[in-house]
Amino acid sequence: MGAQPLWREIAEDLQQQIERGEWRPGALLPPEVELRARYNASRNTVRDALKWLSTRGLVQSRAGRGTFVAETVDPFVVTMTATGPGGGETDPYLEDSRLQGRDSTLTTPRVEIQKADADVAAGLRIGEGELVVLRHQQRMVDGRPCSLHTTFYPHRLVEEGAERLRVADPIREGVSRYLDETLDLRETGFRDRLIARPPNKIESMFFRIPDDGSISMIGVTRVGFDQHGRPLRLIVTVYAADRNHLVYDIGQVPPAT
Amino acid sequence: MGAQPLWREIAEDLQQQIERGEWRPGALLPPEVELRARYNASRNTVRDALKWLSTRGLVQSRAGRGTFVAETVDPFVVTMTATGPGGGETDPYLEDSRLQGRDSTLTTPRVEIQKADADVAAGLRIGEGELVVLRHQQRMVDGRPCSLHTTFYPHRLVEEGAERLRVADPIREGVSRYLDETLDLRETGFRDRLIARPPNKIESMFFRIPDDGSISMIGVTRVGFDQHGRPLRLIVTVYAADRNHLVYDIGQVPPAT
DNA sequence: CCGTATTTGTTCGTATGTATT
DNA sequence: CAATACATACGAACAAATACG
Repeated sequence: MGAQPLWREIAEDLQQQIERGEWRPGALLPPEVELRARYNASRNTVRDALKWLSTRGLVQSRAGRGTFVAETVDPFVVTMTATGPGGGETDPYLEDSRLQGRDSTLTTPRVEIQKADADVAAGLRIGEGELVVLRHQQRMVDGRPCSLHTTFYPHRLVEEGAERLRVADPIREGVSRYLDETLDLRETGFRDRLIARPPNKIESMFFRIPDDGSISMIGVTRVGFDQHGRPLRLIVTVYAADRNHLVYDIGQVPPAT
Repeated sequence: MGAQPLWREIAEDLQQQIERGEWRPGALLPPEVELRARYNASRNTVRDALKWLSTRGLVQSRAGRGTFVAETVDPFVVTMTATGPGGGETDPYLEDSRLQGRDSTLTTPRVEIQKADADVAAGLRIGEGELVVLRHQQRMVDGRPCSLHTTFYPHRLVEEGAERLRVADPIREGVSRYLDETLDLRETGFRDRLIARPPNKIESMFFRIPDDGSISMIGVTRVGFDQHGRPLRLIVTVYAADRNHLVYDIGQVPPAT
């Protein structure tokens, strides 16, 4: 076997001990000097091992305190195909959170008007540089930041009468209903495109996760289409992968147990 | 300003240069000794910077060769809601690959019979330890390993007549059609549950990605239900996040441009 | 095929800084 | 203030992989 570097041996030994539950999540690992003695390696080699565990999300080190076994978060299950009355800003995940006994809150939207960049323009099928209304929101579950939402509406919707879109007040009855009542536009379908990638600096700060890429982001780009097959809005959502599971129910699906 | 470690300064400087395109993807970065001179830092500090870039997937180092700017892979777009004739092993993504001008192949299934562990039993709503038929398959796109599939069928389906499930031959007409014709069971809905996580050792080897967690896996657990609302099969798929985008079309969605 | 130069990988040592208790 | 523990940064030596003549 062997031929494996010492730091890797140490890392995998520690990994097995963690996975066997010899240390509970949140427990303090022995300090580096003690591991150095235990494995008969230099402190740098022990640190290489701990770093590897850290980038895989198994441990977390804090200066002056020690190295801890990572806490396992009970993931929040987000039903992406929820058909609530709103589907908008009155919290489409309220049902999810109620079922899971969680406390989910959406912040009041922060609203901007910008020119569409290439990606937004392509999604909404408008010209690059045309105006769009952005509505930013943040979701907290049990006090923990869980996801970041940005919805882009073509500014033409405002011009045609949906004035409240550019006001930084929650549209309590749901944006879908508001657009239906105001402009007779209904979101009759949507296309979600999912990717996973490392967090950027802003996301690391918002989600309070280490910026070593140990926890990745799930990015969902949703284009909603109206009854005429025209893009109605573009929702860009970023989920922290350690605390969210995404669920799609397609066709006839019995309720979850 | 400062208050930022030297290795991080170096890393972000290199990151900006990469993102500004001063090195093309695949290009060779200057060797560590040269960066050491350029930034007036020790080789270990330069290596810390390169390691940070590496775990974020921006560069890749190879012993004896050098450090390269990561190649950007043109992602394969997988339509998760495809309603092909098979929906099974005749390649549900054939349409996707044809549209994208890609060459997609599925390996011949490797078949096993096992006892259901807790997760599989819960998904299929059978007792833990009951027999299940596993069918493993691998997907390659343009010669690159793209996803790993394992489908679990309750062994009762075999006992009731679907004998071909336990034979390691592709079911060319599609498992869905086979089960319909044999047992009058149709998959009328499914529930997908998505997570993102670091690769394990096996996945690192199969997908040929570094095992530092720089590229994460997207795991999809699909439970398919028959017309009676009973779980028909459990499909566990692992996608390498750097080369796959997942798409869900819900409701009325115009064709992609 | 062999030997050499180049480049990254591993491992050690040491010193000092910073955060926490 | 002192003790503890991790973070940063330097230097050095050798191993392993690769490329090239």
